Amino acid sequence: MTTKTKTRDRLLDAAETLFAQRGLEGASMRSITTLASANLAAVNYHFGSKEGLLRALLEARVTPINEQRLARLDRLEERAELSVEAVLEAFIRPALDPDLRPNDAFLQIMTRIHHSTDPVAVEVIQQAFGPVAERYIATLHQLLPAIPPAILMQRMQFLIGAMLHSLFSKSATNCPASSTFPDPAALELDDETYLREFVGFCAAGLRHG
Amino acid sequence: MTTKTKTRDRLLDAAETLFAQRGLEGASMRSITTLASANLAAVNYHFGSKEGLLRALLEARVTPINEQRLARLDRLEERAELSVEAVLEAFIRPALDPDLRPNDAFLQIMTRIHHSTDPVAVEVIQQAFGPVAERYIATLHQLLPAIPPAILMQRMQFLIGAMLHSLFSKSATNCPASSTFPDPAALELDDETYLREFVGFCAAGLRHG
DNA sequence: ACCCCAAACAAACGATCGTTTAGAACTGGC
DNA sequence: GCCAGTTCTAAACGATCGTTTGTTTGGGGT
Repeated sequence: MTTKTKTRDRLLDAAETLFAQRGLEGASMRSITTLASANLAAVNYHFGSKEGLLRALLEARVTPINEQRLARLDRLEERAELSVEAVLEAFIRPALDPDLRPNDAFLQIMTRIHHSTDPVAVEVIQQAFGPVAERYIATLHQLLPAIPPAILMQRMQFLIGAMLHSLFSKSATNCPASSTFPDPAALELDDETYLREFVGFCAAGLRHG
Repeated sequence: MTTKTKTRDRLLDAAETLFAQRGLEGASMRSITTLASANLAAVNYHFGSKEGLLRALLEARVTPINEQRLARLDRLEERAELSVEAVLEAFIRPALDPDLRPNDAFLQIMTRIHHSTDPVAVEVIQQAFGPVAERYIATLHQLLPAIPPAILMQRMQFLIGAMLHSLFSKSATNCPASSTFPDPAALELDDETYLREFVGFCAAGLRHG
């Protein structure tokens, strides 16, 4: 028999795949449990409800990424190596770490969650990203003291949007985001090139003017 | 009786509101027709299906915006007033035009559509934005000849993401996007300030390095 | 051997979904 | 006034949704 994984973990993996593929409401319990080779009632048993499944999935995937974001920022501050570029790299690199990102389906979920109005999504994201965003904004505010807080906030919105959309486009092949461009294949840059571009774009945008 | 609008238009307005509020699958035919004070079968009569309703809504709202985007770019080229900033303004301003944007619910739909995998959404967006994106990329390529096409493409992804996310956050109040920040109220900038910030951020990001 | 409890199962629940149907109400043209 | 054609309506259709129920399985602990 192949390495027998727990049903709970198989359900999380299946949910990750299908939530990304068909959306939170488009992925039915039956499709998820079937893909996980589990019984229909398994989700309700392990997670209480479909909402509980989403909650557990977000928690399991987001927490390690945000922990590393804070850890990297801590390390930068300890070594006094703070710069806009270094801070941006500390923010984006955990999202590209293959150890923290089992498959890139989760990046699609993250993007959609950020643009949903589902109360569960709002609560989970707020809880998970609130402290991280606060830390990073405070640090960037120190690095860019000439920029008024309200303006910096607005530029952070641009940064978050650029990150979400580009990560989404990197992972999703057949989507409107990538199909608006004549040659999507031209976007197949490796992770390091992508990271350098993202840091350069946002650093220039953050401190312009 | 109040200014009697056609059922067809009331259905489009109701769909716009509810698609933005609850998502494409979360907004049911019954909720849409009820809000529009129409019969349940009215959508199928006027648009054939729920998919036809979405298609008609996107067409009705996107077409004028993209037409003005192209018209503004034409005018810039005629007057030989091309610059990165001017091109970016021509791209973003139609999305803020109150005449073209009856209510900002549509901006939320646009963002979600861009990050969905619904075949209908992919097709419609591709059809509507393809030519516009091609024109703008070609123009920006002329203005920034030193930047390799693949890099420019990647930076355009950042730009599109920044636009979608910031417009979404401007229009949506209770969403994860705006709640990740400690003080969302600080983001209440007027349209002109917002436009200047967007143009400045993306122009600096596009030509950095 | 026994018991026990977490785990997995088949089956059914009520609710809601998008769509279809057949007929009523209304419209302008003659 | 009357008739075509458009528009609206009430009612029902089958399908699928998330959840619940009651039961059976499987493996440690005593």
